[in-house]
Amino acid sequence: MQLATWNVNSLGVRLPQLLDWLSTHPVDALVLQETKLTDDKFPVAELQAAGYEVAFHGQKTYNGVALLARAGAGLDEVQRNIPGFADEQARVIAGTVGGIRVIGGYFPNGQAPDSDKFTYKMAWLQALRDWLAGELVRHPRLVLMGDFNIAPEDRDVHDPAAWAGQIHCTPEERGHFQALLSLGLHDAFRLFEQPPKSWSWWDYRNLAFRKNQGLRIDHILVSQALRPQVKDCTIDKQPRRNERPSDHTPVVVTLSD
DNA sequence: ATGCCCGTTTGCAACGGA
Repeated sequence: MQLATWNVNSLGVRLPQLLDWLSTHPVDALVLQETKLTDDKFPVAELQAAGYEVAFHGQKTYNGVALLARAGAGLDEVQRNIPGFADEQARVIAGTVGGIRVIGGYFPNGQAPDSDKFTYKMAWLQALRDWLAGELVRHPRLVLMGDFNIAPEDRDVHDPAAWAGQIHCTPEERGHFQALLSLGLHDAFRLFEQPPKSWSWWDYRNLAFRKNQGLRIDHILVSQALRPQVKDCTIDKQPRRNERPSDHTPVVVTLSD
């Protein structure tokens, strides 16, 4: 079984690339972030034709998330956003696929550590953690994945000195990431030996991809119960080489049956 | 030092992103 996450930075623009990717990577479940589509514009027919059931939670211009499940795998108990956390922004979609609770998140960016958006990010992260604690009891087989907008450690940053204390790298954000791990989740990517300078995002500017100057901010966390089944976790850089690419690229985890 | 790019907006410059 394979699960994946991809911040597509506008599904309207990236749908052909997504369909192309799915044709060569027929994952069982995929969560998308930054679809930037209201629900009436979601490409249901195109994705069904590609063999996927879809659930989505979108809004105009910003944010927007989706959960795709391969036909036959099942897509049940769909939840949009964090229960009990009033939020104008569409950032979470969850569903049960093939007996696994799949939670897709587009974590707030936070903009700058002294901004109102950072305060919102902290509140959002706390609400996510509180909700997940219960979800893990209800669904021991659980995967949390998405664009976390947090680089967990300095080795996840191309230039740690330049990024020290900056957004994505503050102690507060990293503390929240560690708190998620403390719930009994594991960073699937770090369960395996990985090449140094592995990133999931590269700035559009400054030839950052060509120079491999990026951040690892897209993550897949697996619950304790699933950990023995995790066989591999990789970042697929190939879509970042597309024409008109997203600035993020997919992360894929493989579980044994 | 600053912006560099990209997607979006009842748009044609400004914003949010990371």
